[in-house]
Amino acid sequence: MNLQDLNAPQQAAITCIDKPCLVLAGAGSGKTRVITHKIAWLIEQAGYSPGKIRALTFTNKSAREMRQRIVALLDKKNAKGLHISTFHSFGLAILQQEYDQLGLRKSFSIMDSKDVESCLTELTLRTGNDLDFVKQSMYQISRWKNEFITAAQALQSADTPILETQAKLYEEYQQYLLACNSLDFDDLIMMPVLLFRQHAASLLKWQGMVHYLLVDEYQDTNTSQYEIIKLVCGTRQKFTVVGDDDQSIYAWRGARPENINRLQQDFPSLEVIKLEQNYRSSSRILGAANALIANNEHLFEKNLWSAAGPGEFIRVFPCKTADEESNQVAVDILSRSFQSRDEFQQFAILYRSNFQSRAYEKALRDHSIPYQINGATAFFERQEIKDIMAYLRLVTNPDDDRALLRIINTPRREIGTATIKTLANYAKNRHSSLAKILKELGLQESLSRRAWIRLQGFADFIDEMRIKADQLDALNFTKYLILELDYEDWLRDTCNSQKQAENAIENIVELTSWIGNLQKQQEEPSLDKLVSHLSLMSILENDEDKKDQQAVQLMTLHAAKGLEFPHVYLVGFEEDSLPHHQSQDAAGIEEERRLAYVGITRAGKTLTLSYAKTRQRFGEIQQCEASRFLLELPEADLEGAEHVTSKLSADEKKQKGLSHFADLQTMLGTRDQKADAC
DNA sequence: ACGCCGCGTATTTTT
DNA sequence: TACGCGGCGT
Repeated sequence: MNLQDLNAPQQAAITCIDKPCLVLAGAGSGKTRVITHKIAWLIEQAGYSPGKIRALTFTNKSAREMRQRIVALLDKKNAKGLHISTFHSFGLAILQQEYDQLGLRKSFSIMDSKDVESCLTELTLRTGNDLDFVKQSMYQISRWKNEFITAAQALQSADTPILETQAKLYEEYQQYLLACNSLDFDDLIMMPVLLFRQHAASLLKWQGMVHYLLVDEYQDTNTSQYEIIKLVCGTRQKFTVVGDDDQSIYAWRGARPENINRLQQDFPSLEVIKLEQNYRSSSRILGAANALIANNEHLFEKNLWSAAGPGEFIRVFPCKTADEESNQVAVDILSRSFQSRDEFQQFAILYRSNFQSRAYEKALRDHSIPYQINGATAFFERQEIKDIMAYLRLVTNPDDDRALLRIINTPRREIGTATIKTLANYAKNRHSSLAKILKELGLQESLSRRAWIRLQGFADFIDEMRIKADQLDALNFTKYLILELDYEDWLRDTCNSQKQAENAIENIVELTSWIGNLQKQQEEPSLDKLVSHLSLMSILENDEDKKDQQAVQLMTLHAAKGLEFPHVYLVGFEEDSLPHHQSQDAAGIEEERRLAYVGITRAGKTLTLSYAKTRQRFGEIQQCEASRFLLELPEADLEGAEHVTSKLSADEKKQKGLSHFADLQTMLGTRDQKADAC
């Protein structure tokens, strides 16, 4: 490995290993390169054993990509034992070893957001449950967990009646989770912190296992994640974090970009290195991005520059209707791909929210352009996948009531709501989970003969599956389970169309093949560990078959972070979409601006912004206007937006750009300050 | 216990 | 527009 093809700050970041290191990496400045080379450097030059290095990312995709790039740099055997995982998998790995310290039992389940929602709905059932309140509470509880605030602390600091109710719900919810031997996603981060604070021996053990820590997308860490980093690094202080506050787009889920500043306070010897040369975009695109983001407050001043030429103009497609917009984009992709002879996968269509993909799917299909959607209906939200996962969860974790309730009557066993209610009441009186009391005589007494017999059928089935699960490996067990359930036939019977049934069966096959893959990869492939691991994966995004195809990439702006494409179409560049109508306060607008910044900086050669003046929403036609962010881009670099920008004088433009802000005064204030600083 | 029909609400962004 | 849930009828 040599460092010659890296620039000076990149080299400095890689070779800085004696001090804690913060790398402020602007968009396209080669941050993944720095991390991968640094890992190689640690192993080959600094003598670190790969097994003692831990790199943390936020998504499975970036973890996988990082691994691939490191393997390409190193000898295969040198990369063996290297730990590259998401924060959540790291938390899971810790908890799978230390669960008993936290009152959990082996084979705990991981609940997804849907499970959490149904849990909370159930817990608030008595108090006249209002769906909106449940959603709010779910969000609030998640926030507390991200901020490392326990239920007791939440209750103590609650200063409104609503917060108090929510804090009580939080407490009830935690008890319920414990009873079900389950954790939610946020627990996977929070519980390890709790553990490390309470059990010094566990902390020492994990500090001994992680001698060097690297964190990607550091600006996205929340308080709990920051605590994990701080605790694991302990006194050794051997770590590198890489981030960019201008690309912080996860404040809504608790990300604290201020963690960048906190690092300097908590680790005074911190070495701060800035990467400011962009290798991705034409200078016109980069200039537009810089102009846009200059409207935000910054934690650190950066001066991102590109040595590339100006390149093409940034094009704007103003369209009359949404149909026209998607059509024009499709036609343009077609003609560009012919002209430039760039492959379809070099084109990306980026949008604010998932539902916007539909119009583009249709338009691309109409023009026979292959496409791939990243993050379509999540694999694990599909009914058939949830069903099988629920069986696997219940087999490995008898306390998992959510799983039992899901599959007790799927496929049909003629066990109805009345029976289930009796069962739930009985379990409640016995202080037990549902599955454990299925065979108790006391329960028999309160049920009809028919209901009891059906229930026993279910109980016997689960018992039998538990025995089989011990005898077979995970893959063969899953196959056996699906066969015994007659699940495929059931899908054919219950699906509305044959097409749907086939699709569902395909998904089931996909799931089993993933269990097979995972089984081969894992060192200790027990069923319960595979099931937990699987819950954290998003299978569609790892689909290899589709990767090879020459396909236009469709994804949300959030999903696009960390990626780059020669040709980017940023569509739906409209008020209420970007910025989203639910992010209208000052902080919200800044985050939306960063989102636009992320979108723009994905582009290498060409960037196209499009918007529609009318759009159907919920069946009704609505008027739309171009995004305020369009007015923040340098007019000289735009093409096609004349009727938006040139009709207005400079003053009017400024007015128009600002009129959206709720608090004009504040905004003008910050602008003036900025002008003074320059 | 189950299926059908009709009404009402949904659209941020993710592990 | 589309899907999900609740109510009602069998």
